[in-house]
Amino acid sequence: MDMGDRKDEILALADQLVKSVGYGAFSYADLSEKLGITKASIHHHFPHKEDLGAALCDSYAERMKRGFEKAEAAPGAAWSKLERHFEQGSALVADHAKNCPLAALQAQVNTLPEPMKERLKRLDELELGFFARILAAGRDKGELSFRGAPEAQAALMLSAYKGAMAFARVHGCRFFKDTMAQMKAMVGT
Amino acid sequence: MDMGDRKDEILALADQLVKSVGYGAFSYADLSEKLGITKASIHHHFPHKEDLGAALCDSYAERMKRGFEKAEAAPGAAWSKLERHFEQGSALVADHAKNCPLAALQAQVNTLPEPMKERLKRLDELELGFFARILAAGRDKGELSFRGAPEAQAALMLSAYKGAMAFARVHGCRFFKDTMAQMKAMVGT
DNA sequence: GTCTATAAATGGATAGAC
DNA sequence: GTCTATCCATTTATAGAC
Repeated sequence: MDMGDRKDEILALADQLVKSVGYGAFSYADLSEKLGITKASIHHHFPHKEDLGAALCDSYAERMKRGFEKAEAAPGAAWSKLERHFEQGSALVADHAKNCPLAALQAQVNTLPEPMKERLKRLDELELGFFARILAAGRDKGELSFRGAPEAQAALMLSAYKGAMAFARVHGCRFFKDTMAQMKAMVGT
Repeated sequence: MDMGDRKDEILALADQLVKSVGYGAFSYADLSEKLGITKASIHHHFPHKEDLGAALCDSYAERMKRGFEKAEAAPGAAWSKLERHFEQGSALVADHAKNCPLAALQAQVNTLPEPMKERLKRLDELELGFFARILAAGRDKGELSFRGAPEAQAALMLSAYKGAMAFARVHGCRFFKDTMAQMKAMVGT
């Protein structure tokens, strides 16, 4: 029943807002109202918005590392691991047309402070590496079929995944499901 | 030596800014400085920012319709038509990490005024329809190979295309070229 | 750690002269 | 069609009391 650190509460809300409207479009006033504390209090925890953004990226990094380690250690077919990843996207779009936070940051990369750009690049690399490893192992076991390097296939599949989410925010969940089904047919399972 | 309509000048600059930072992140002050006229003058042409955004969408619609008609009427293989489309993305990323304007608007859809959301949806449909028709014709002629409905394949390929651009803004042009090469291998040409 | 109060800058927008 | 001048709300941020 612990409400957790204030800092974590702020980060959790910022996470929701990034997924909903992106980094540039939420303010300390938004956080203040929804948390029931003043803007000044939030500045106490994160003096500059950039500090909040960087901390948020760091929290994404930790969460992703844990999630990927767990997924790779677990038993199960390669495709089912990728599918579990894709289900997160499905849930985001279904939840008031939210977006993948990394995709949201990519879209605003030209307005992001430098420390966030660097972090974003590493976050993308984490996700791309995870996919490449799953794909390589899946092809080795004959579970998946694709041409070229696993890294290239990872880039293609993640690009399609994020792109499909972006479309689905405008055109509805159905778009995401149909497009991911088409991707599944492509990878040959 | 005609400087063209002021209105068109404003729209052309707004287009550049949307591709660079998105709709929410540029201001009348940005336009004012770069055009050398005051904010009030811009408000004369577009009273509300929303009017400017909607007019910009309308200009996209016209440009796209003309481009698609021309591409479909022209001779040449299906893949080469798609490839010409993809080259626009390549040029955007190479030009200071610009983004596809439709993708930029998709990313900010939850902050867009309603008239822009509706227009965005129709713009996406224009592009999806174009791709679906090219793909259907290409498969009929045996130039392209894919499973399922042309509409589903169009959604997949455009999702991958837009997603690859978004990644490339962070990771460099190379990412885009490699990912599109992987897509070409996938569609079997 | 949270508050009140406030500052300085910016963003969208309008009135009215030229 | 463009300008000056101005308005009001918002955003980021700080100082200092409790």
